[in-house]
Amino acid sequence: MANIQQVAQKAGVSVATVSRVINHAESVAPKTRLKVENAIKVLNYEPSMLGRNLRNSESRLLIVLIPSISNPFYTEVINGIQNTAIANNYNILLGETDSNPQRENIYFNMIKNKLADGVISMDPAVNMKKLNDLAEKHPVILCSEYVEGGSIPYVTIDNELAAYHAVKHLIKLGNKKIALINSDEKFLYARQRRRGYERALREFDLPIREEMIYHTKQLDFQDGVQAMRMLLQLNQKPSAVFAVSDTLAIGALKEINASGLHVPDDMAIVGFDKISFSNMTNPTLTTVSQPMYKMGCTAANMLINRISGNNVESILLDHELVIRESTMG
Amino acid sequence: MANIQQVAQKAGVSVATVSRVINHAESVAPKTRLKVENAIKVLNYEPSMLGRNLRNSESRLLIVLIPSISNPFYTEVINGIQNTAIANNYNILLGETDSNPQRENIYFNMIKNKLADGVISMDPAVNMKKLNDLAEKHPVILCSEYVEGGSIPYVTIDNELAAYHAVKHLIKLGNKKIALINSDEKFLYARQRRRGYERALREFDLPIREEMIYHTKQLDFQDGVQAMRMLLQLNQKPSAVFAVSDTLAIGALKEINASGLHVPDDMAIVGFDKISFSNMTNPTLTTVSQPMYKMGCTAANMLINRISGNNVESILLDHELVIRESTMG
DNA sequence: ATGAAAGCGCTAACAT
DNA sequence: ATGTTAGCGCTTTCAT
Repeated sequence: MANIQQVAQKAGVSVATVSRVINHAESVAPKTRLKVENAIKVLNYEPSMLGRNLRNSESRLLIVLIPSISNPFYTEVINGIQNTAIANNYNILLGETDSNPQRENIYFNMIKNKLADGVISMDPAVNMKKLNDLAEKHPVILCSEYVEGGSIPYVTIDNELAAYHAVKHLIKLGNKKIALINSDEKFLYARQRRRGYERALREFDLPIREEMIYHTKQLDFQDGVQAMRMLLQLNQKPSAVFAVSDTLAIGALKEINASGLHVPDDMAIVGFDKISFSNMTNPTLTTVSQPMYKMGCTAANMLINRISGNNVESILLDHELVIRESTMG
Repeated sequence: MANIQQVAQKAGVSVATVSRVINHAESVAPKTRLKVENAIKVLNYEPSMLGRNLRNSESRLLIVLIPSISNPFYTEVINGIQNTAIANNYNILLGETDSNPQRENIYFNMIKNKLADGVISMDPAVNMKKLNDLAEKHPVILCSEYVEGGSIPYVTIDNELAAYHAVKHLIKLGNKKIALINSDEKFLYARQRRRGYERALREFDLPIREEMIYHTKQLDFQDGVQAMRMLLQLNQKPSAVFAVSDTLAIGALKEINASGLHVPDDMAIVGFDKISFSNMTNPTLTTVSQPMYKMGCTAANMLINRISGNNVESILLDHELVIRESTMG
């Protein structure tokens, strides 16, 4: 692999001139430029990012922290991040943490090491103390999951309002006993969605009953199956379920079907995220749509702005309740 | 951010000694080491990967090329790659090409630029000419999709045999008219799976009929829906379907359900990949299981071996037919 | 318009 | 055991 020296030699110019040509500087005589471009072609030269980055102390690499690549919610957001990044001449490094602190450290170090220019964290289980420390010296953006009153800019939706809308929809349908399949309430979004759930119940004078609220460990299908299995064993069975993730809702749906009950007649169900699979279930799933792609674009733009030294403000995006068969009796 | 110079100065030693300490060289006196470690802590020093990589001309970054992150098949493979990479002190850069040649170029250039040490391609639509050129000078491994008789090492399964097993299973169940939902046959795996399909039919003296074979543009759910819609309009409807991807099969299943037919009584169905969704459908999906995780680990190991200068052989992994409700009449 | 040279942060060969 | 120094490939300031 040729380097800039060899190109310079072959073209009969200095390395500075070659550098000017590859960086499209104006002040190069057309004839010189031609000579250089020729040498580049002949030698099949590609500038080394390593040398360039070291010199410029930037890598044009963005790290995206996610707990698991297997959740379709993240993949859609990532699409948005990726497209925006590429449009701005950045690339992304996907950091899957599995909520494992050691993995997390690897990626944090890449930032400190100047191997990446900034980070977008979508990991609800991220170590916030470390992330805050990092954010003191490096560009950091939170996406979807965030910290109330923290100093790191975020982009997210109004989780409480979204949950409120979902549950209100179920109430309007005549449901009095509505279960909540929530994830671990150590996560902010889980606490917020629960608040929205309770607010809707309270507004319509419905009782809030602890046994109607099930907490899952994770967001896998299997967790939804498990949750529904418990809820179906209740003396006072719910007539509707709100799950804080489509994956959970789909697992719940599976279990309801397996138990011989019918959705939505015996049990209505609402999910959250509008992952593409939510339209493939039988019946199709009513769900709260997050603007995943847009969220990704927004996060990437915020980060790139931050890297460029600008100040950025946190942003709340709109959600939308998508009514489908699982609540159409 | 402190650099190695400042650490050396603070510790009262040379930069070489600091370098030795951070690289765990043996030949450092315990007392000196302590001084250096102290200085590192005080200055909050992190070695710059940029400097180190430039010097060593390696990045310890592996590029993984996939057409789309949204297909769960890839995410499982990636998990395997990622874990193996990290265990060997590498990181992965996920390159989503959207089968777009320009995107592809970005990642190829990163290799040429020494910003990444090697590439695993899982993109069936990859530009093989370019990839071959790259492979002359850089470590490249093909995963899942490959080239017959090419010079690039690959890891995959026996697609023809797998398809043969799937279709034979449907025949044994008594099906005489079996449709094939295939993807574009410009892809090798599509041609191979078709061959397996035909081989099974021929073996049992069943006719191969063109109208029973539908080709989709992509592998999305919606493509499966579309395919099934066409097949259900046939004069001679099939009594079973083999789809070359679970996503297609799930779309097909959706359409069958929507049309009022019953799976598996009216129509049996077999998918391919065993993505996690395939167990959440109603009925659950019979499918050919690829060892996705293992395939990822294998690919990563092959690539790392290649980077280390070793020769590697191509590998065929085993598949398995997972029989579930969609073929249990 | 072009060139010479310094220097980004690090490692390793060589010297002591 | 430790220090000195060249150099990885590039960009950019300062001369000319």
